[in-house]
Amino acid sequence: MSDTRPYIRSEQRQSDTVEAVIRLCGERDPATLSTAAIAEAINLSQGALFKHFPNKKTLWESVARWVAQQLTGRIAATADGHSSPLAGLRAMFLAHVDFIVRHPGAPRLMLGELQKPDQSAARTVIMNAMTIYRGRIGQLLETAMAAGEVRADLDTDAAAVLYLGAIQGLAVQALVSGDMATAAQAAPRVLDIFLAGIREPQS
Amino acid sequence: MSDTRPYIRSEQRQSDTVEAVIRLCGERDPATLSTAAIAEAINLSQGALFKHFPNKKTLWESVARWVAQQLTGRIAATADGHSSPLAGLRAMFLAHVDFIVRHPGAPRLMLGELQKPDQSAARTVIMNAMTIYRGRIGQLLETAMAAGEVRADLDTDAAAVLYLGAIQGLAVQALVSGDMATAAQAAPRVLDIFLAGIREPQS
DNA sequence: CAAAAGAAAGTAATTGATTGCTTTCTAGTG
DNA sequence: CACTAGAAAGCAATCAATTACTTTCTTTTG
Repeated sequence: MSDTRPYIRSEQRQSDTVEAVIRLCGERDPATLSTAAIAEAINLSQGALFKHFPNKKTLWESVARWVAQQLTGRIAATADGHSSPLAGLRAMFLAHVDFIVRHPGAPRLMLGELQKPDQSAARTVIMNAMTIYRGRIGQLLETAMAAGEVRADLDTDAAAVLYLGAIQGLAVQALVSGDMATAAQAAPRVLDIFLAGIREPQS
Repeated sequence: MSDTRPYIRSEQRQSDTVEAVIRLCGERDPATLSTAAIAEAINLSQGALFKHFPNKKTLWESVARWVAQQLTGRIAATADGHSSPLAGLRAMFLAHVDFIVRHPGAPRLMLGELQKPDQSAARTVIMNAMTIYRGRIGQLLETAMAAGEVRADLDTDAAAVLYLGAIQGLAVQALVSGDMATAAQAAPRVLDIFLAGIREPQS
């Protein structure tokens, strides 16, 4: 059979591993993911995995870095190029939910990492990404306030918490039901309530 | 020393264990909690723990049951006896956050359990509690709508998701910063934005 | 009402399974 | 030929659970 395809470049193996871990996190508890299970997912022996990662902690760090980059990169960038800051905030919200729907393992991975109280590398990566992401939200809210799109007396910090909470609420809700489709369908409706909470109540 | 207190009733040991696990979950990852660590926390040998619990899974089920009871019992009850349904919703929110602040292990435990995709007993207990709790929120929103306290066109299901998300957002935020005090301080401010999002926008 | 009997609660040691990681050796690749 | 990628086996550590046995509390009975 030609399906035996050994001797794949280490770089490729690394990205394949990250992709596999994200996928596996969508199916089972990240905390119970063994190196054997990860290796099996990419058709590799358990020991050979350590030819591409010095240890498991570094592997997780790579995975965390991928998630962090999606968050602070592609997703945060969807806020750009809109007619108004609030429209950007809306687009970013929906892009974030869309990302979660297509990668259910991502939020599970993040929640799992945040459980660890020690200052592991992967946890730091996730935390930094969240800080940057939060900053982006706050920035959008501030400019929206300056543009008169939101209440002048709005507590932007609290609004950022609620914004993130809305996404986390949808993610957890999907985690409970095991159904991602309903979360995606509920997303714009939840977003509308949030926007109603921060908008100028005039007219 | 008289601190040696052997031969304690199994009932007492069980409740002591549940209490200890909740406390330990506030300090470390629930997934890494070994039976040895739990036993040590209540001054017991690892093997003796199985005199009071048939296995670890049942132990977790007991802990989950305690959290579920707090949620659907004491916390949900704080909504009663208020001048208006919205005032009840507000009180319940703050009581919930207060509970999380005093028991940081509770949300971590719940998030940890929800990670497990298999239908474990502990997971079912948590899921049922959340369903009941969600129902209580929906009920309060409906009566508030009937009383004209919230918009008549409000999507109550989406509002319930956002309500829970707000709490989860605060919990995760506290998990990241490691500081519960700031979450408690931010709670009423987040709540105000949520309430602004569902309230009748008149006057 | 004491003493024997038994149930309940405890310890220390051990079990088998699983974990992350290392070692040894083999086989393809540039 | 040197180097990288891989399999296969083995390593020490850790885990939940069980074992064999001891100690304390409770209950029955002569």
